[in-house]
Amino acid sequence: MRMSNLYLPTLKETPAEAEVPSHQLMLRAGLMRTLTAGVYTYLPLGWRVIRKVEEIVRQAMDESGAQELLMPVIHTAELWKESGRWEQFGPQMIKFQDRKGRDYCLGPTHEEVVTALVRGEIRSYKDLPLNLYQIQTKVRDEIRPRFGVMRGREFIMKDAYSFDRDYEGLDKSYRAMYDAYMKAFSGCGLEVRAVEADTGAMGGSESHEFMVLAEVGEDRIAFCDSCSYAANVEKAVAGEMGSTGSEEMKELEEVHTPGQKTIEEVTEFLGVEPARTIKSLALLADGEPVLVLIAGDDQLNEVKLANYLGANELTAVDDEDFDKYYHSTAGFIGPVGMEGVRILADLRVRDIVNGVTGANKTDYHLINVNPERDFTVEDYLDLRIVKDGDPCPKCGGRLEIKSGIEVGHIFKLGTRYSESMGATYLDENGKEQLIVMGSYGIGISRLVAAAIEQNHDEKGIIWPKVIAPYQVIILALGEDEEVVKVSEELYRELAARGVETLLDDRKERPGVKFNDADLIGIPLRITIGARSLKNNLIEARVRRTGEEMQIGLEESVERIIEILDRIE
RNA sequence: CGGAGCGUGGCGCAGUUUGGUAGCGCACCUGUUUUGGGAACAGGGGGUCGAAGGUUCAAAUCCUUUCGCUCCGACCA
Repeated sequence: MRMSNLYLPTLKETPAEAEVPSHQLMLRAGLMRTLTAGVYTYLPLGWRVIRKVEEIVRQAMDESGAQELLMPVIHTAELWKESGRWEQFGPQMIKFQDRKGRDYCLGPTHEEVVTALVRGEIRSYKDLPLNLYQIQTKVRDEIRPRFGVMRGREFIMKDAYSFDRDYEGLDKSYRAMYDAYMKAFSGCGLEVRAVEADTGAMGGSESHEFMVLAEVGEDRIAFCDSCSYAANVEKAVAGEMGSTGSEEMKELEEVHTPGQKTIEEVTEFLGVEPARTIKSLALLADGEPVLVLIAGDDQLNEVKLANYLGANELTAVDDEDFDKYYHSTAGFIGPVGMEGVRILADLRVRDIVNGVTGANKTDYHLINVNPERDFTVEDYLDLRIVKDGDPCPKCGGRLEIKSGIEVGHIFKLGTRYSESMGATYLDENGKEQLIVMGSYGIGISRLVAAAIEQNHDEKGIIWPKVIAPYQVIILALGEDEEVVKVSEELYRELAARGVETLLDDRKERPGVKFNDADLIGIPLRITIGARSLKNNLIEARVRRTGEEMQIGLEESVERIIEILDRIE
C-alpha cells in the first residue's frame, strides 16, 4: 500500500479522552476513531489488525473441528424470555421495538439464538457432538464503558457453542476449546494465562478465563508462586490460614468507643490488631437483609456471597432499610443479639478468639466476643477476597495478585439453556435427553488492545509480526530520482514475494516518516535515502529491538525476507 | 445510580473568577526556501464558544434546564 493513498490520520497529540496506552495509541496511530463512548470506527489500519487476529482465531477454531456460521444481531424478546434472561441480563441489553411494538434486543451474546437454532435440527445422538462459532459484533449497554476498545458497548467477539450428549462429551469439547484458545493466543504473539473463573451471568459449572497480564487490566488474578494454581480473585480461595491461637475465652465486655466507627479507628482506639475484629456488613440481597461477618483485615467477595445466596444483586443498605431491618446504629453494628436477619460469616471469623464487634449501640463496641458462645450464624463459608501472600489452596505456596485483561472465557454451561429452551435429542434407546452445552468467547477487539498494552514503548506500538497490519514499511526519503526508483522497485518486488509492505511515498520530511513508522509499529523499517544509496546500500531497522543493518542493494529482497523470518 | 471534573475551529488548550462581541500551538490551503528524527518565512481559510431558555444596552463569561465526554465509587454501616 502506498501511504500517499492510505487513509491513515495519525495524531501528534494525545486526545484528552484517552487514559490508557492502548486507547491513546489506537487513536494516535490512526487505527480507529470514536463515535461515542464505547463505540468506535475501525480505520483501514486498525481493521487490518482486527482481520489478522480474526484469521488466527478462525484457523484455531476450524482446526479444532468447530464450524463457522453467522447469527443475527437482532434478537426477539421471546427468545430471551424463554431462557429467563430478558430480566436477568436486563439493563445490559439495548432493547427496542419495531413499528408494530414488538420487543427486541441487540445480541449481547448468543446462547439463546444458537440453542433455538439447534433444537430445531438436532434430533439424534448421531448429530452430536457439534461445535458452532461465529465472529460478530456484540452489543452491551455497559454501565461504564472505558479504556477504549477494552470495554466498549459494541465489540467484536468470537463466540462458540458446543453441543454434546453428556458431561463426558462436554469435558472433551471444553478441553478442545481450551487447547484451541491457547493456540490462538500464542498464535497472536500474546502471553496469556488461563485462570479459574466464576461463571457469572452465563450460568454453568466449570469456567476458565484467559488473561493477558497488564497493569491496566480490570481483573485481578491470584497466582501461586510454586504450583500452577491461578484463579480470578472473584473465585480464588486461600489455603488453611491457621487459627489465632489457643487463648482462653474471656468474659464479654462492653466498652465505650466514642465516635470510633471504622475498623481502622476502632483497632487504633482499642489497641487490637484488625484480624481480631469482626467486620459486620449490612447488605440487601435482592431486597432481603443479610448481615455478613468477615475478619477486620479482609474484604468481602461479593461474587462468592451472591453465588451462595443465589442472589442477582447485592446492594448496600440505605438509612431507611437499616433502621427497618437491623435495629442497630450505623458504625456500631454487630452480630451479638442481632435478630430477624440472616447472618453469614467467613471461615476466618470462626477462628477469632476474644474478638471485637459493634455493640449495636451508639459509641459502644463489644470486646472478648467469641463466635458460637456469643452469637450464632446460619453458616460459615469462604467469603473473603484472597490477598497477596495468602497460602495457595493446592500446595500451600504463596499467592500473588496481579492485574489482567480478560481476552477469552470458556464455560461449561451444562443443560441451563437446553432445559429452559427445550433442546433435546434421542439417545440409542429412543429416550429423549437434554443436550449438554458449553460456551466459549474471545474478545477480538479487546485482544487487539491487550496486544498493544503488552507491546508498546514511548514512541508507539510494537506489533507482534503475526498481527501487524503490514510487515515492512519502506521510507523513501526525499524526492531524489534514484531514491524514488529504488523504493518503487523494492516495493514491487516485496509485494511479488507476498510480503505485506507499506511504501511511504508521501511528500513529508524524513522526521515525520520516521515518527509515523514508529507510531504505527510496523515490525521492520527499510530506509532508502540518497546518502547511503550512493554506496548501493539501504538500511533496515527492527522496531522491537532497534537493531540496525546496512543491506546491499543487490541482495535486498532476500535479506529483508531473511530478517523478517527471524523477528517476532 | 452516587460523587468529581470537563465541553471554546480537525486535535491540544487559554480566555469564564471581575460580562464589552474570541485567541494560542498543531493540523489545513497558497507561495518561496528547505529536506536523514515531527522545517522556516510570508500570506490565507475555518469557530451559532455542547444545546435550550433566562438576566442584561451587551453573555464563551451570570442564572436555570438539558445533553454529551472523562475519572472515581457503587464492600468496610
